Amino acid sequence: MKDARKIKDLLYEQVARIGKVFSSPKRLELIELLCQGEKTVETLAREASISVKLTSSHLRELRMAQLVETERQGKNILYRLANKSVADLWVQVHTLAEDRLVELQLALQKIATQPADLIASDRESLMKAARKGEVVVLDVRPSEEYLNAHLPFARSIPLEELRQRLSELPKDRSVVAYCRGPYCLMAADAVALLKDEGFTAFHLREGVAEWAISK
Amino acid sequence: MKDARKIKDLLYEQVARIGKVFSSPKRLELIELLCQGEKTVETLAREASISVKLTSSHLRELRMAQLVETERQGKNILYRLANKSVADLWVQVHTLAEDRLVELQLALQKIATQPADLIASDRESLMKAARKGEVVVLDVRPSEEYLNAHLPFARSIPLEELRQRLSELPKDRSVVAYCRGPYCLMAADAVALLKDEGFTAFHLREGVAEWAISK
DNA sequence: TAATCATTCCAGCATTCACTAGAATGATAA
DNA sequence: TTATCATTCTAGTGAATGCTGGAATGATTA
Repeated sequence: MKDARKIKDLLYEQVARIGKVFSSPKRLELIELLCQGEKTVETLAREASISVKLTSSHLRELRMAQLVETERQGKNILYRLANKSVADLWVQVHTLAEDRLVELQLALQKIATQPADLIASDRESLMKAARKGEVVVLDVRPSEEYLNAHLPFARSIPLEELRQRLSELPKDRSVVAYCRGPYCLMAADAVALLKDEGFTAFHLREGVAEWAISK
Repeated sequence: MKDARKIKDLLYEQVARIGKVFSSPKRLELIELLCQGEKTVETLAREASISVKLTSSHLRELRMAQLVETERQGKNILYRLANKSVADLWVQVHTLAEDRLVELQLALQKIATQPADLIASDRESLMKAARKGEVVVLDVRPSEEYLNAHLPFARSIPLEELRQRLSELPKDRSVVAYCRGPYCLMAADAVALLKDEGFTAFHLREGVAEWAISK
């Protein structure tokens, strides 16, 4: 009967390999970035604000847990999530964290300059309004990420170009901005800028990965 | 703009607290046990084959991540999952692990004595057959766990009592046994015993937590 | 060929982790 | 009071982890 113990230990140990990947803040950040589409090591390093070497070693962990795939493209190596369920798991983990951890809730409140900027994400009605053109859904991520996937009816204006392209947006309707997800600051910045310029703007906390989760 | 980095780091750090809980094999085992219902520290220690003190310290981690709740009941302290989504997360993590990790797939094959014993879990048709009484769904977990929650139409005969209570089961119909989940060995043992005794028996890999996930 | 992108190996450092053991503490029930 | 259940503190061990730096290696492109 000692055998049973050994087998069980082996099984849980394997599952823990997946848990370990999700136990490091930097790896979580890399996962969220990869949720936006495939990226090179350099890009990931820059966007996560860490060295290429450290990025490489975190990506190694992800590879060893079979959560990412790689593809060489010329001089670069592209990383992408191995599976949609990896993105789903990321969303489920951070959602549970937001549900349980008061510290996280408090930290999140610091992002939205004004809580009133946040839009209560009633998907049905938001999409209905977007379809009718009553609101403009604005994707402020880099355009490659928009091209990889975006919310229905969304228009792309990367945050960096927003100030120059304000004329593309209407002042008589609401603008709902979103970015990579609740931990990305781009949408909040966009909303602040838009409101400064006299637009009616709201902040949608969810990104593409969160939106894709079937509820 | 350094502020943005600090806030981001803080956010991912909080989410990583949840990931850390899922990064230890023993804690995963405790979570699975708690998926079966509330239990005392002693029970958990016994069923996970670890010391009470070590169990206590793992439970402390779970408490600090707000994933469990406690309640004093006389001399004992009962632990239970704080939320259904904790059980859901456990299921999703081990499902992803089974999907991605070949080593885990191989280890799982050792459990079912014969792969043919495994029942392809087409829920619809299994439940239809169970409703009609064409098959007997058998819960071989301890009876407290059955009382806490069980599959529809399931009958309870704890593995320990199975040998003495064989006469309660029909020989002209199939018996489908299940236990705590894919990492629990009780259902496999039950099926082996039943087949030895001339019953037609199958092994359902899923437990209550897996069954409860909406697909 | 040289330059770029990425990984790997080495070493080192500080920190954390899982686990064990002994002893003390607290809360409860009989 | 005594016994039981559970946690906590201290202390220790061995292992792993996150990160940094330097140097070498490979694959690719120009």
